[in-house]
Amino acid sequence: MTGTRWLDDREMAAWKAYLTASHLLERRVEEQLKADAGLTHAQYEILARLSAAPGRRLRMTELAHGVVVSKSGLTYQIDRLEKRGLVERSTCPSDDRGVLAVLTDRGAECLERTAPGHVAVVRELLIDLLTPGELETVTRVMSRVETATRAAAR
Amino acid sequence: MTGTRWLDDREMAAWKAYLTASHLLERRVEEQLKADAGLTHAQYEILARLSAAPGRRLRMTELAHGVVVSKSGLTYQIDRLEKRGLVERSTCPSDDRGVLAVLTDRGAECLERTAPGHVAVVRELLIDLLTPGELETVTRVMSRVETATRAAAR
DNA sequence: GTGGAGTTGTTCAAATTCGAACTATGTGGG
DNA sequence: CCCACATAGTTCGAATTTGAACAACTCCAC
Repeated sequence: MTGTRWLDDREMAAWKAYLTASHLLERRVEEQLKADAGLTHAQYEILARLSAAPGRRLRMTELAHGVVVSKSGLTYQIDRLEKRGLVERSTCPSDDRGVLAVLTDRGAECLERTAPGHVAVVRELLIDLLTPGELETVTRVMSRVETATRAAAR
Repeated sequence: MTGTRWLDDREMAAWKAYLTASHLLERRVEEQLKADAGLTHAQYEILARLSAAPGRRLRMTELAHGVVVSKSGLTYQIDRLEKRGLVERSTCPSDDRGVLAVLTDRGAECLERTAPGHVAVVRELLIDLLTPGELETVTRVMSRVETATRAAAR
């Protein structure tokens, strides 16, 4: 409590640049997905994760963890996606409490249709701006942040 | 439309790590500010920007631009902060349409009280995890992202 | 000056998010 | 077997965010 270690100029510049850019990027991605496919970024991530999962299905909790959204937030989004026929709910064979979110064929098609535009934006506004070395640094740094944040959340 | 340049493994790893970590970090920052001061991260950023501005005041539009929030979003947050006495609205002398958001003494005190805990989290979950070189890379990269995103938003 | 185009900030409805409370189910110790 | 405790998802209310529509004002060209 004696003294706070404030951010020096370099640190402050890094934090500010990170904050501003991450918000702008998120806004732009959200905007593109909404315009092109009527999807939230969260919804897109859900479809993408399911698509990559074995059997195109994942437990709700696991999915929420992966997408980084609250349990109730995931329930809400799965409701939306189910109403649009992009996802189905299925009971979990090994645990009666559990629910499996399953990607439907329509969901897979929607993802296929939407992915190119999404990837283009991600490239244009992030990936293609980085040298291979910078890309590697970003991966390393952000993995460290993930670890630290998950540890702090216990 | 012929072919999409998909993300290769390295690129995908970078994007995934970035996405996950940035969401987790945002969540944690939000949580800390809410618990310690009853503030949103957006609200904290507003107070911080005003505090650093000459005369502790900024035009609404300028502030919205800096904090990366929509005009209506800023109106809402300034309403909240005004009700708590942390910010005041003042007419702009040079432009009758304009509104100046002004940090009050109470607002400054609130910021002073809140800043140490906030900085601690930012350090713990980001800044202190980076080497000086990584810090510099993050700043450089994210500045580039900001430029690209703002350019794309015209 | 005057008209039209652009800016500024607010209002409004809709969508999304979260945490807390709740229901139902699994699990381990006695 | 049974109870206490932990886990899985949902429901609910509150807060926040956005874009579109709107009213008021500035500014420039004529």
